Amino acid sequence: MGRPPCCDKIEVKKGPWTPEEDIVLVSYIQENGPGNWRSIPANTGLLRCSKSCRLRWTNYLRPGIKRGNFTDHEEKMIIHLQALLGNRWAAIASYLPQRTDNDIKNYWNTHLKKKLKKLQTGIDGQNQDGLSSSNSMSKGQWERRLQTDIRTAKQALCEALSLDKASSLLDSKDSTIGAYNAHRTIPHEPSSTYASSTENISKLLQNWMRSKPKAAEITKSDVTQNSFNNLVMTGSGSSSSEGAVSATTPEGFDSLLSLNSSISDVSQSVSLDETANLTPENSLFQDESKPNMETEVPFTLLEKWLFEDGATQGHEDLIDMSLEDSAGFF
DNA sequence: AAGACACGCAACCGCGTCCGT
DNA sequence: AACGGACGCGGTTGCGTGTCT
Repeated sequence: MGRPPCCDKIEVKKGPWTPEEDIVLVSYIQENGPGNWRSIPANTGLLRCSKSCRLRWTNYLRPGIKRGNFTDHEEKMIIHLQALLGNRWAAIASYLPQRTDNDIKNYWNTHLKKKLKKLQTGIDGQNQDGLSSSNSMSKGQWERRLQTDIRTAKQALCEALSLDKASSLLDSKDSTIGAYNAHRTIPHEPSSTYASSTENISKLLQNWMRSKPKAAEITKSDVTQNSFNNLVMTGSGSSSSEGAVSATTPEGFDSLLSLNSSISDVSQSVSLDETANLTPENSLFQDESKPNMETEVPFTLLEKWLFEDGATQGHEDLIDMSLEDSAGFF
């Protein structure tokens, strides 16, 4: 009856992942593709639960993850989407494909919640000071702030649409290398602590690979250094000598991790199709890790659905707000 | 300088749903 | 159809790091 057990829960390692484990996991997924998480611990010798492998991959190792600070636009998108969707982080993350649901959840819990609370208490304080004696006034102010947020988000969405079209033209010429190189020319955003942790891992990997040039030997599987390098080359294509240079160096891994940071800096907005089409490999990974139902929906329809959904699910504040001058939004 | 405290990120846990047998 | 494991998701926690006293 049913499937065999997921993994032997005896001797399952917990806690932070080591660079060695990361390499083993990445190499295996590069060779076998994501999914079938149950088989990973058995086939790689990793003493990790399949859940842990999936989590590590989707939240940290998967290509296309943007590291670093959230932009104002992303922040507004999250606030907007959270108001409409609630704490459905996976759904929200599907609109910010370069961010993981875990990242968004953390950002909400650590930053945005406080920010909104502060904003709310600030308004309340003003009420107490008599600056706004009636609830309707405070609500009006609150609404106005939200309207501004939504208007900004709407504007960014429109920009994203136009960018998307532009990038489609670009992609049509060279759907992989061209788009990749075009994005690569844009300088990175200032590194944050989050990004620096990625760099630290990269450095760790670098040191590790120097001390243990034959990474494959430490694993029980047939994981090879070449396979790791091939993964690093993802997006550059096997014929790209430039990619090959970076791939043979540990910096290549860094570029893998930071690749999408560059990409997102260009678009500054959600452009799902663009992201999904960056490379066939990335597309594969995106398909695997996130439901792509939303990615196939044009944003105009998306927004319509969002507001209709919000209206039917009783986000009253937002509805009131959007009703006030929703015509102006769209 | 050092201890206390606050913060933020990565990872774990538990639950609901999906799906294979 | 029923059972039970895999998977995905949201909530929570642990720990490293930065800041304050």
